[in-house]
Amino acid sequence: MQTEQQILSQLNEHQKESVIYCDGPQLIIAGAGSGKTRVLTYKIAWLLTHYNMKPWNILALTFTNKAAKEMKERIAQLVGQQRAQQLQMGTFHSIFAHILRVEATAVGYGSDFTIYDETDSRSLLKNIVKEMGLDDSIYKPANVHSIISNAKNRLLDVNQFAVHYSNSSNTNHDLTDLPNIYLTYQQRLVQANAMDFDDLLFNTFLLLRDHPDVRAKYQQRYQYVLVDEYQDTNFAQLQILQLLTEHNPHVCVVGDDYQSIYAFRGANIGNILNFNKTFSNAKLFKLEQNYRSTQNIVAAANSLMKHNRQQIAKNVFSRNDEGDKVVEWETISDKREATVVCHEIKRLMRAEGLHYSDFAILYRTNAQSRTFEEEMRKPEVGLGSHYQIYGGTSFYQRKEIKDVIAYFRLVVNPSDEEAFRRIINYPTRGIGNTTLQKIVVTAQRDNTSLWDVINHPGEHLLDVNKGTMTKLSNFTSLIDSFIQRLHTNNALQLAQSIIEQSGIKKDLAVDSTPEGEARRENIDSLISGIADFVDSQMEASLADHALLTDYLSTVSLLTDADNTDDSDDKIKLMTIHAAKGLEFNTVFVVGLEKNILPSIQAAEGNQLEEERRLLYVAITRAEKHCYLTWAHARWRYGKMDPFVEPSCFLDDIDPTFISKKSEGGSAMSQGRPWENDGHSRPWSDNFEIDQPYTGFHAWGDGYRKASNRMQNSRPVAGQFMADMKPKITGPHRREEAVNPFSQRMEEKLKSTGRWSRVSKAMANGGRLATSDASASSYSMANGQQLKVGNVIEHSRFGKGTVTAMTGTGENCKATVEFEETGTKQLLLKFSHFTIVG
DNA sequence: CACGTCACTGTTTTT
DNA sequence: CAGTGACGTG
Repeated sequence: MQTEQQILSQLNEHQKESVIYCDGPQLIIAGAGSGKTRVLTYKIAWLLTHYNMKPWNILALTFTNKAAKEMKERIAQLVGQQRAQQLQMGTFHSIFAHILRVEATAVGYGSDFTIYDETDSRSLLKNIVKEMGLDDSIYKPANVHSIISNAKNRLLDVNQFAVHYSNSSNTNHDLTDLPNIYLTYQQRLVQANAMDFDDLLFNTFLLLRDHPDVRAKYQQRYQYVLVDEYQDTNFAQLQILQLLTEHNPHVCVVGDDYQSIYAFRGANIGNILNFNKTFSNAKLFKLEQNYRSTQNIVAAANSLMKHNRQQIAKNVFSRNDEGDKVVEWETISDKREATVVCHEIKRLMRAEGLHYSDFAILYRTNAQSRTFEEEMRKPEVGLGSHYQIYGGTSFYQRKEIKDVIAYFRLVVNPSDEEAFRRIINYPTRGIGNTTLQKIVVTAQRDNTSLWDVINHPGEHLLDVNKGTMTKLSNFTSLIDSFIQRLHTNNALQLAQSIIEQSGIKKDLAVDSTPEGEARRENIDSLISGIADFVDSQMEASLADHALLTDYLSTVSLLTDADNTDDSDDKIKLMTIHAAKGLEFNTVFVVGLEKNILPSIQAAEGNQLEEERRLLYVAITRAEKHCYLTWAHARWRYGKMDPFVEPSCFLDDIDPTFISKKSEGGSAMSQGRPWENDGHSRPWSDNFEIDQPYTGFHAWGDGYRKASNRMQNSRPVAGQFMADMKPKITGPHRREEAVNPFSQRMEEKLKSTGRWSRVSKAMANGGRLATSDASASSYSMANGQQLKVGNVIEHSRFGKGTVTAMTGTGENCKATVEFEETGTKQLLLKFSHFTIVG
């Protein structure tokens, strides 16, 4: 807990002004590394302490769950756990989903609506296109969805879209049926009691616009509204923000137009550029001092941005050391690029005593991670257990996980069409495509859900033979038996029953391949995740309130990024998008090539400017060292492209701040190196080679074979880290070393057998054994040795003294008086704590 | 209806 | 290359 004066003393003048000003709409332009998160968290602390606001009256909207979680933790350090916990803080999507569950009937939904993810939306669209007799190679589901998504982000309903679409001069006339598809898509969503991501915004807008009583309620609740990453908001989000604050001047938005990298998803940079017009009497604040990076890095990044037209004038500067120049490194091939990067990492570790976690490799597309993964896993490189890939195939995208979740979805919301389709014949139960089509046709004729048809086949005159009918009725009674238990069993019990009784467990058990093993472990990880969810719900509310419904509504909006932990000492590999908000001692931005960065899709105009901002974000993640690498030859789409050109952005950066390196030295500039005879080692004088020279057939047969070998030995599930903690960002990185939260998190990781199991299985995709020396586990059984009088440190409630113990075994409960948060009952089976006295 | 084989196609970023 | 869909066979 800190006093007002302590809070203010940790801020510079501009930060302080931004924190203290609470008299009206406020836009804070916060340059990279300028302490944006610090200002937001301190401002919220200020509202709580100086103005005595109730935490539940403060709404703070972020772009990612991760950012919300991190901010909550940092606020907790300032004002205590309890108040931080009660803040209304989360992503637009999660906060609005929550509101919509409460107000569901007002927008024509049931409160157990499913949230369709991208895959569900595309799959539904694909079905619709087929049903309408259209060609899905013209109406590509992904493309159609992005058009509909854009329309929804601009709050165009079907009718408005149709008008808009027919009037639009640049209409692609091949796609005249788009309005019809949108119409059907929307009808089917409603029929399935499902919303897609965009509906969460659209329906919230409609709810607030059309229901004055509801609007008044939330206007009253949210007395101060703060928005992070404002440059990434879209039209719909702005409209909602305006509705929520129409009578309320207490709006604070923070952003950086330089870091707007989500226009492709509808983000409107105009929101930040026009803030002062949208909100009258708005006041502008600028944070321009970068505390993160060296002067050279900041200057290089600034010089790049001079080439963008659309921007708010600003002068980002650093008073840190001048530092090294940004290194531009030209390599012969993508494989060599990976080699160079790994070498450089090892060299810097030796030279400067850096840790693995000081490094990040950032790329434009997820596919680029592969070359680096393969390089690091070579025995002679020896980095196989020291890296961690973010993103890629998310845990929740894995087939086996989606299958299980589909069961959950159907049980919670039987109308869910996509879930139904996914599991009606998984595990195989003899209900094939023919039967499914009959069900679909019947459902459409009778204007009802697929579930309703098989649940009441007689009423709907479903025409299938007797054997099939038996199979269907077995399926419905199975699902029904789960539905019966929905409100009596907790999420964990029900989930386990579903996995067993559905036959999923058995189906996976017979698979003795390593892939099957990995799938089983993924399922175990999911179960562990549910156990942990139940645990946190029980601790938080002490009610029997951890139902499958609750789990599902949380999990639908989770992404793998929300569960990744940076506290491990690992080299981080991720897309530039995923790196936003993070910082690293040393950053390698790789693949700086034409058609990669900038992407082939974004060759000109606004899109090119966005790509340039993307590079800006990447460079400004670096504190001390920044490398920009590119390769002359790249293996892509199963083919070698030997004529790669460097990115045009490399020429945009002022050469004063760059030092150029090239693998081939002068040989490179004299001609294409692959035109050499293949027996020289043109790059050898630049650094030592620690692998056998393979010559230029590197992109001939040998290359391909090597690549296949790697492919076969790759972990099936890829890499995924469970429940990890975001890195604390902010100007003063040093505070991280003593950040109590990091320590607490580590304790948490070590304190439960469950955690190490989860993180290990997920991190390794079930197969790849990494070095995991730290996991000294403290199992829950030990927790039962707890005695009255013990002092414990709880992962959420802090320090407290045990005053009573009840129950035995599974049901062993402790009554604990926490210093900060009062008396709680802990079910030991589920609690995370360590005994400290 | 299940399963295996084969050809095709598409690859940006993500709440 | 990898994931998907079409098609043929058991």
